[in-house]
Amino acid sequence: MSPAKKAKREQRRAGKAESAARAKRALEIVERLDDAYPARIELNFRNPLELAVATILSAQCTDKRVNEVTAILFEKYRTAENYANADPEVFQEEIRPTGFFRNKTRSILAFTQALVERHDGLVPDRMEALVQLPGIGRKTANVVLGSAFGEREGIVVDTHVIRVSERLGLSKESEPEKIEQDLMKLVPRDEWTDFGLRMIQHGRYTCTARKPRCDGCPVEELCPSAHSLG
DNA sequence: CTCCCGATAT
DNA sequence: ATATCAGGAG
Repeated sequence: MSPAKKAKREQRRAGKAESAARAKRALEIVERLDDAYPARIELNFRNPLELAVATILSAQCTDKRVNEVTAILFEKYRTAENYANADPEVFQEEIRPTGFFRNKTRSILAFTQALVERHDGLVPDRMEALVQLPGIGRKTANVVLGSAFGEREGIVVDTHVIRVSERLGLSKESEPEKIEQDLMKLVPRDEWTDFGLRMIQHGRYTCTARKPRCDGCPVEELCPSAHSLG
């Protein structure tokens, strides 16, 4: 066998070992997050429609504030028809504290109008249908699928998951879709939904954006960034 | 890539 | 002062 071919084979072997080590480390991270955080959504909701609306409202806003707004909102708007027929001027004021209120009003009214027109007022339980709806991107679709329907079509990749995945070295990608693909390869499908929820908990309370609390972090030993961060 | 919104933590 | 907060559309 030629030296060149031999070197190539050795390189492949090393590559396999490396990816196996990466997979093992990922599973260890999954396990530790499982012990450290509840797989819990902090947005309040009682059905898929409420979760979809709450998730749209949650963009660039704390869930605490979203919950304050939806506590009142969900009593008035109980069906997709209720939202679809709402006066935009009035609705805008009702959700104003969540910020981006003009865009969110447009999104929610267009979303619910599309629900009435295309889906008999019901939130669809398939990714393909959800992302066709105005105001619903893949992130919101994954939230609704995973936590309202118990589906396992993907992993929620929001601002927290992007940051934590990068810091933990679980993905070197910058686009959310590609990060999601990397995570789906590393995490068992049964864990997809809960893993996303725990990554968000971790990002909110420990691996925070500004000043991460590496002391007491459940995955500190497994984190390549632990030293360079606070 | 920018824009949308304003409160809050650092 | 300014980066950030469960994003999506143009």
